[in-house]
Amino acid sequence: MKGRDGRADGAREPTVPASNAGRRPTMEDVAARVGVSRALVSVVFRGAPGASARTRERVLAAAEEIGYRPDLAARTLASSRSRVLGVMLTLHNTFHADLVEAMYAEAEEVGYDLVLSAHAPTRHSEKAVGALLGHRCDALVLLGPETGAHFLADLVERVPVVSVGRRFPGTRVDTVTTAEGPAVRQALNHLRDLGHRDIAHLDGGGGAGSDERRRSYRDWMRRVGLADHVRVLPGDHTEASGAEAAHRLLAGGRVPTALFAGNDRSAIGFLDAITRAGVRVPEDISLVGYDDIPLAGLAHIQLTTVRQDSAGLAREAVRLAIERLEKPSPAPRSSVLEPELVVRGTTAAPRAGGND
Amino acid sequence: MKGRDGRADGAREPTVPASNAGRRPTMEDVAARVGVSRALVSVVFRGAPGASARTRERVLAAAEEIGYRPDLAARTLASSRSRVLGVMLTLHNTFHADLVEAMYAEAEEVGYDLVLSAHAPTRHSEKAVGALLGHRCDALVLLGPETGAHFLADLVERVPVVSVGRRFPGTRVDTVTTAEGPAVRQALNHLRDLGHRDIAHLDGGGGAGSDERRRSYRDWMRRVGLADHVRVLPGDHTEASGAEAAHRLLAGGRVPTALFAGNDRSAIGFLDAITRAGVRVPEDISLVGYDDIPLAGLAHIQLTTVRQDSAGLAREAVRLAIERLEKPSPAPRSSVLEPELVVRGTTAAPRAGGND
DNA sequence: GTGAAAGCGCTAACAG
DNA sequence: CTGTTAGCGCTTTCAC
Repeated sequence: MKGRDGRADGAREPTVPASNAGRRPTMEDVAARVGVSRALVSVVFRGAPGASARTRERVLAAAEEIGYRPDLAARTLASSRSRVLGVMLTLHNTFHADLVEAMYAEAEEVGYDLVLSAHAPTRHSEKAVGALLGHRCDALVLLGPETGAHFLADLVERVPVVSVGRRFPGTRVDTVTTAEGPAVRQALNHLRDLGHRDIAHLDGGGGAGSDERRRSYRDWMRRVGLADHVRVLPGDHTEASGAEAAHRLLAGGRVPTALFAGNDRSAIGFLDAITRAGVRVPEDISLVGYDDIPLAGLAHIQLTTVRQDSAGLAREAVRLAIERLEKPSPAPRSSVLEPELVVRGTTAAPRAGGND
Repeated sequence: MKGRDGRADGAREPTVPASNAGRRPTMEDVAARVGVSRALVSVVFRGAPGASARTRERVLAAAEEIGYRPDLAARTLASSRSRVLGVMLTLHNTFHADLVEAMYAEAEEVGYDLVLSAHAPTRHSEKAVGALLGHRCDALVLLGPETGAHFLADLVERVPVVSVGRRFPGTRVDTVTTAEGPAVRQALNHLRDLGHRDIAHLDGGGGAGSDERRRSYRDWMRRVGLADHVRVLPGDHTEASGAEAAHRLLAGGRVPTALFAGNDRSAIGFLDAITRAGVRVPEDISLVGYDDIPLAGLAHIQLTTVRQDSAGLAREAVRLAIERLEKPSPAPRSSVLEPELVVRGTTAAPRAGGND
């Protein structure tokens, strides 16, 4: 009575009668149990009008009892709309984790489900997107996509696409981004207010938003008369690149009094490496990140950073996707959210004798 | 000619003839293009025998041209098997990210696809699992599930379930874990070999593997005659709990010469907090983590840790799931993988005058 | 509120 | 290798 499921010990599993074991309950089963038609059950589960409150209750209760869940595959096949949003993300990016969590809440509110597909070094975006397409998602939300504009331009002909964090001018891709210009300016103004002039930028390479951040940095430096202090250190959006930049900076001799990093991951890599090399932050060098990932707020990291409104980005991404589904508009839309500088412990007045 | 899709500018989109815009290509379309039957196309896409190599090529080529992908919903509905594995993970856990990446590769090899569903503070495991069920996954792989054994016992009656990192004795859930006992002993032996006696353990709370690690720590301490040094600091598997533990330790006055943390996240939180408080690692205190997450190997974190074989865990998880699908065996199986101590920079001989 | 009927895109089994 | 025939579980439409 241990290997196979004993009929006798039914006390523990009211939801799965042994007789049904193996077969997934269908709408038919629910209908039979309540004594109504299958069509009515369908109405109830779609939330469509045409069933009394009492019927709804009874149907839902019966479904619960026998452990029925609507079969997405069947529903999708029949309705041509799956009510599923496909999300492509980078698993190692905890900012994406924040975004997705918020999107779950947002999507649920409008009756949508999310399916996640990861982009990774061993799994190209094309493959991740392909999987989403196979699942017949109604629309795609791509987080910081690093695909070519060409690929996206083709993709968006087949399914609504919204890109978070990266713009694709010239395509019909909807985008939701943080206002990069203001974000960068807030960070740099903060440093200048503290007295910094020798401010370097740790580049984000091919990462989402990098181009805009780099450009905004250069513009700002020129505008405030610090053109000769412009220094862009090569990097990308990983911790390793931050640590490497610290090394190179130390080896090169000329250390700026402040560094504006392309994102929090690289900032944290930099912070760690430079600290262990004996350079104090913020006493010897100030550091500003970008994103405000969970790690940044840790009691003793306390990274000053530009916070992206992840909840807002998530909300807008879902909203844009759904809206385009409901009433397709020809022109691409974009939603831009305001950033917020979060001043914590990695920024302070420049050290005496900085390279001014 | 900019809003709606101009028929004329077809040069850029050979894959999506304007005439078909909006409609997703079907098997029928592919068949018609090649001049074969729909059934043959099906054979080709299932990799079933019955089509010549040349036909396969032509079919695949035609599919590529018109941008055809098999519709998972339809396939699932028709075949009762979806060839999709559902994976529940915690998005903020980068160890899970490693696991999932490896699982993608593993699953692809055996012709399976993965669908991801996240467990998060605002999204209970039950909901995450429910979504997976709705997608009709053939089997479920749960990463470090924190669900009740009761829930899982019910779940496994409906679908094959494999749990990674946590055992569920008494249920039919298959499990794949790291050999916790040996792992803990390797870490502690290393510390003892360095000369440590005052070794504390930062607990993992409700996290996967915590019970075994705590127990193994206690056992080992007793066995080597350090019973009176046993100290378990409360915590969980987050960075914040590590930082908090550092605070309490400092406030408490009696700082051990070494700390064995429940996982890397808490170890890194601890490392950061204690370092900034002026305590040097490893000169003043040695630190060992658990998992070997990507951050641990960062040039300047260099956390000594017990490496879990993420690729191996992933491989076994997929293998167990698939095997149970092919030939259901009544008894639950479990696969235990060997850990590997990775000695990096956070461990050294104890400071002079440690609380011996 | 009900029941019947058609069909979503595919698989599976079979006779040719 | 081809073509046919049934469904898979649901939505949708329509008359009742």
